Amino acid sequence: MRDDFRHRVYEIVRQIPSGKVSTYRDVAHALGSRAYRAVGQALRQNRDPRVPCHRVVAADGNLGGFNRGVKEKERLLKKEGISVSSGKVQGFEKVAIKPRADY
DNA sequence: AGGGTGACCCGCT
DNA sequence: CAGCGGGCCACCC
Repeated sequence: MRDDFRHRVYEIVRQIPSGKVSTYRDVAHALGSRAYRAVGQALRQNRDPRVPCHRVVAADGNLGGFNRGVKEKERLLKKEGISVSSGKVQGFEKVAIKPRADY
């Protein structure tokens, strides 16, 4: 267990299965925090390929951002069976999950 | 020690 | 439906 906020974010995000997504808000909430923005920063600084940061989107279904470019993020999501149109996840409420705090 | 920044969010016009 | 404003919190000068 890392005390680092960043590491906790990674632990959570790592639990998101392929074909599903989560939001910055939910991840923060799973940590018992409201640091939505800090979550984004943590993911931005992440370099570990094990962390599927592309599966984290904004609360309204908007893609948000991505280090390697939103375009790439969109491609990865589509590759996992998630429909993306006009920079937004279609029917995102159905593929979105609420991650649980890590013990 | 203080202030600015951001892969955000929500409510009100 | 689009835009604006205020709020949130960790991280970096």
